[in-house]
Amino acid sequence: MGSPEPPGGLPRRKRADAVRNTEAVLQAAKAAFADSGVDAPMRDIAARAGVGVGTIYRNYPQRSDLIIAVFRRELDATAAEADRLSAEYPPAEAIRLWADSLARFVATKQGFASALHSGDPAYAPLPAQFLGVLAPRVQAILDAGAANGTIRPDIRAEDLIHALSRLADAPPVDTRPAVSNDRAKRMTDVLLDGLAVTPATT
Amino acid sequence: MGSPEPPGGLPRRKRADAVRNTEAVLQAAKAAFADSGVDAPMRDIAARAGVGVGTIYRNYPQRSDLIIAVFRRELDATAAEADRLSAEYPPAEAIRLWADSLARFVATKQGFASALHSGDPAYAPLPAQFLGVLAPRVQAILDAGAANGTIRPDIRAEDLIHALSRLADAPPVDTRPAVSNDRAKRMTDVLLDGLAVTPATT
DNA sequence: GAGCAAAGCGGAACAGCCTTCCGCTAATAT
DNA sequence: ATATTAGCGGAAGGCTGTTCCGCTTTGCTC
Repeated sequence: MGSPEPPGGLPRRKRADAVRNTEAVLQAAKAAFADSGVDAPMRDIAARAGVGVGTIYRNYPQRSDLIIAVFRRELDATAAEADRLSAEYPPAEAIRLWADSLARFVATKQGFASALHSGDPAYAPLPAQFLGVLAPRVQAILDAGAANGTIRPDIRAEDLIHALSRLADAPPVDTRPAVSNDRAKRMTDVLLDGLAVTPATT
Repeated sequence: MGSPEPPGGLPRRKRADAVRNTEAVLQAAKAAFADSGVDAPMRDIAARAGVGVGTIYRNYPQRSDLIIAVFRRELDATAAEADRLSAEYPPAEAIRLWADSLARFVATKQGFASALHSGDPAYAPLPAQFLGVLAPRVQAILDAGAANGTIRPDIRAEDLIHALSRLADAPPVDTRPAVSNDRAKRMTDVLLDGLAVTPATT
């Protein structure tokens, strides 16, 4: 959808190799961040993508630009997953399945936490984007469930997303992955059980 | 208190300049971390302390060792403050004053958050130390207040410390310092008000 | 298909950082 | 006063982020 040249006239369309490279860089960055955290050496990312470092820096002048681009891309994927699940499953089930997606996203985002908390103002808009992109989708599912009678109606999407994110984030007590993940999953299940029933307090 | 030579016999006492330097390095590191975050260049820290970088690395072979030492030192100071306040003020007041100390500690620790969340296993034991050092002191104040009738008895020190830390930590929505700090302080006050009364739910 | 303008590429080069290493200084013990 | 050695400082080596520019490849035109 959309013409290659928005308003003007004939500024040549983007070079095919440039498009390929942009994609390859994002893939490589994602993999490198997953392996070595957001501090992964630029040379590594460039090598994985099969390009020179100059190519990365032209598309992402600041290192934070690349990090943000990867973050946004996975965020959008998680949002799309919400739409997909919403279309294929009944609301209560969709929420449950989507909670898994979000947990994976948060887990992947592990390395990003240090960037987010780094105080660099470049990352300031990210938390708002996070909620801005996800909340409408999740709210749609919640509304459908409320109309359906399968989800209690007094929970806002923002609050649910916040809660799920905090639960999925590793609690700072036991760092053995198995234990943490288990606890996170257990607590998420409890929360979702609570979401299915009518408000408990009489 | 304590003899300079624990068991053996006569292994010479520690050189006076070494003692001075160790202290100077800790002070300098604290200042440098406050100014530039935990990634402050080693050379800067060494220059501030008036020593060579080699001196730092002998005492703290890993960078994380130095970071942890500074963290521990401020943690101990915060713990000592709890004891001091506990001795000088009635429990309810002591808790309120100490909450300020903790807030300052958490604010200072701002730069440490990225280290704590970095995934480096060197920092894994810190959260447990955090609670281990503070909880007994705070519990003592809570107990005194409970006996006193000025603090409700159904709150555990660990939970209170956790809550206060989370409240003092900047919420990820509005990054203007004035706003965040205000909200943190307001919510802390509310929490402490709630701590003073008897359990609300009948 | 051939020629041309320029978008885009790659990696050498520069600067800055962490960490190691070792000759030397100066504090302690006698 | 002298001997011993703990402890010091900073140069050197290796790794990283970022810039810059000559060269390649692409897309367009005829």
